Amino acid sequence: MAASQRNLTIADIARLAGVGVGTASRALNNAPGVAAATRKRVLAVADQHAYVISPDASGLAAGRTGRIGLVVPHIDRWFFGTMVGAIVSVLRAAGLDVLLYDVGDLDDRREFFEHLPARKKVDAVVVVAFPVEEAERQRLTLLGVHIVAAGGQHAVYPHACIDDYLAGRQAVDHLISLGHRAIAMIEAVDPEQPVRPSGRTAAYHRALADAGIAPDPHLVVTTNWGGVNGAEAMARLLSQSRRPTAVYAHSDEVAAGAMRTIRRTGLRIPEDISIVGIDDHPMAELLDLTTVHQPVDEQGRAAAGLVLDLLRNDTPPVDQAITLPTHLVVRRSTTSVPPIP
Amino acid sequence: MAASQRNLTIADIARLAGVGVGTASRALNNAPGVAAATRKRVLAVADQHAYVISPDASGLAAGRTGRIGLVVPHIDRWFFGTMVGAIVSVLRAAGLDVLLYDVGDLDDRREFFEHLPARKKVDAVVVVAFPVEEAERQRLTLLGVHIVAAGGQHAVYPHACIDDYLAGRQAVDHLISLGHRAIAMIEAVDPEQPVRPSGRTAAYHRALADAGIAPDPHLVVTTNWGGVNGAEAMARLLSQSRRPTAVYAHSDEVAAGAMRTIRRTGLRIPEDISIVGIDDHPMAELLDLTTVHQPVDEQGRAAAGLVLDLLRNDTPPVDQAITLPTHLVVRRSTTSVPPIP
DNA sequence: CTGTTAGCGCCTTCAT
DNA sequence: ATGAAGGCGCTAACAG
Repeated sequence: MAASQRNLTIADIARLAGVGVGTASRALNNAPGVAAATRKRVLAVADQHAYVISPDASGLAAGRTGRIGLVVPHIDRWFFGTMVGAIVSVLRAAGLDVLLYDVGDLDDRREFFEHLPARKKVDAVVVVAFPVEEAERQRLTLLGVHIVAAGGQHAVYPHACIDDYLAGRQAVDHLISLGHRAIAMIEAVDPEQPVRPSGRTAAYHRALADAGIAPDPHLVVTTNWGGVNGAEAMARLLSQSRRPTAVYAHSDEVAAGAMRTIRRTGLRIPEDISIVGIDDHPMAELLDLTTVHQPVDEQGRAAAGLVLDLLRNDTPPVDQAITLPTHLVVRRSTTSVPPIP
Repeated sequence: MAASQRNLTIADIARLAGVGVGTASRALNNAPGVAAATRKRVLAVADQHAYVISPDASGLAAGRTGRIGLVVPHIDRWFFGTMVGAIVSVLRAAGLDVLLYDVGDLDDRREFFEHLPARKKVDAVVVVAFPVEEAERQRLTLLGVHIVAAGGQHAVYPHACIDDYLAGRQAVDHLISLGHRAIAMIEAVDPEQPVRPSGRTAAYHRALADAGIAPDPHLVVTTNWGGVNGAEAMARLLSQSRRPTAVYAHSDEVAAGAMRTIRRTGLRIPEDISIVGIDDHPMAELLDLTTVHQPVDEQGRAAAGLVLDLLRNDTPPVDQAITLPTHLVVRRSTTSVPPIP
């Protein structure tokens, strides 16, 4: 049932249609220079036999692969999955296939950059939502193809992303504008990725400074990404002498975990403690979590668009650096600072 | 910077190493029949020039692609993303590449099965977590490659999945064992997919019947997948005369939405209403939601394993139908039926 | 417009 | 163990 008679080749189709392979090729590829009648005949024979061109052979001869490599960590997380979905959608519509490479953990990542499994397999690659290190960047040049970044700050590549600093400011400034001064931050890092200066962290410090609020190191905790870790981090925060009246979490997942801890401690949200996240994860709506919305789909589509531009013209597109806006979404997890008892 | 001198071919490497193309090929492919010294020399030249075999040319000549097609809806959702991640991980380790096809919405899906973009591009395909219809199954035959299903009931293909009926029973039986009799069900369907009889639904009806509980149509509501829809469905449930003491939701996301509605209504979980979901989504832990755990990673890995088996031996593997066990995870969203006031 | 003919880069007998 | 040659399926450049 699997293997049947040998697959037909373009030569067979040509013969069956009574034309030369060249003409058959042109007809099948919708290339110019074929009489309408001839083309019609060829096409008829082709789909009569359910024949399709072999993309590999075609690509080999034409010098392209018709594939784009997607390098992404943590495909199982909302942010990355959404990004990938958007990119795939645009690329697919353009007739391009997507080769997926997961660099979720350190080993995968090292493996990828060391062996570059995508070599000679793609016409371009998109690094999705993670910062590429200098050494890695050098390896990537070996691919000899265009590279664009989706959802991450990468001065070195054409990219589409948000401004993490601004997003952070929108979150923290919101808390400040509500009168909060004892504002804590749960800083989230990815244990599987190299540490980098985060715009979301910088936003916190500068926002406080701009508001004339003295920084309090005790109000800043760092934890690994994820809800459970957020919960643990919040517990650390609450175990200290000075209790914050508001919490700024680097992401909604982390915020979700923090919310659980807050409630289990017997405190109310937002009456006792306000909390704000970043991302506008679908879960945020269910949790009534105030957050900063970032357009993930748009970032993905924009990045895919860059790929198409790069492939079309060999000249770089005009907008190589696309920064999409974020905005605050106020729900029920934040309120004015409670009166001091 | 992108295009440099022509890429080296295996002929170049052969010449540089002072051997014939045949020998170079064998050496590069780790094929037998090459003197250790010779092989070493070829390999040296190769990586000295950062040369790698062209997979496309190689595949063309050898008659394989080295790629596996993944057909998956909703890559942005936890369940699907996790499944894909697990599959990719196993396949990658086996040196296989993954071509990703998203069939999230009806259009994509029709498009996929109509044009079969994966034709002549893959050695096998994995349909991830969605039921293939008969007509689609017929189209898939045209691919002429092995097909396996990951996470879905498919008698027709080798597959790895859970037993939805049993999972449902574990959830509903749990509620029944706690003394609940007014048990509601929020049935979730995917508006983008054809409706099918669901094991999770069957479980509900039979569990009640087995417990001698009279079915009450008012206690069953159907909604589209997703948290917000779950919230809306719960609202419908609460707007009726007979209020359930427990709710069985088809998935954790739906349950999460329902929980919000319950709380907003002023009712407490689990004191006033117990609720149980299915999946053990990471969010469930943060919500203290009792649920039925299903091993998504394992399903993905098992499915990928089937692919490898199928590719290796052409004889079907022994276990073509792998069913992984699920288990109840009791948290704080369920408790004994409240005393009737 | 159409047929013919080189490759594209590699694998695989077949001799040696 | 190794070299030579044909072919994988298709495109592109060239004559008509």
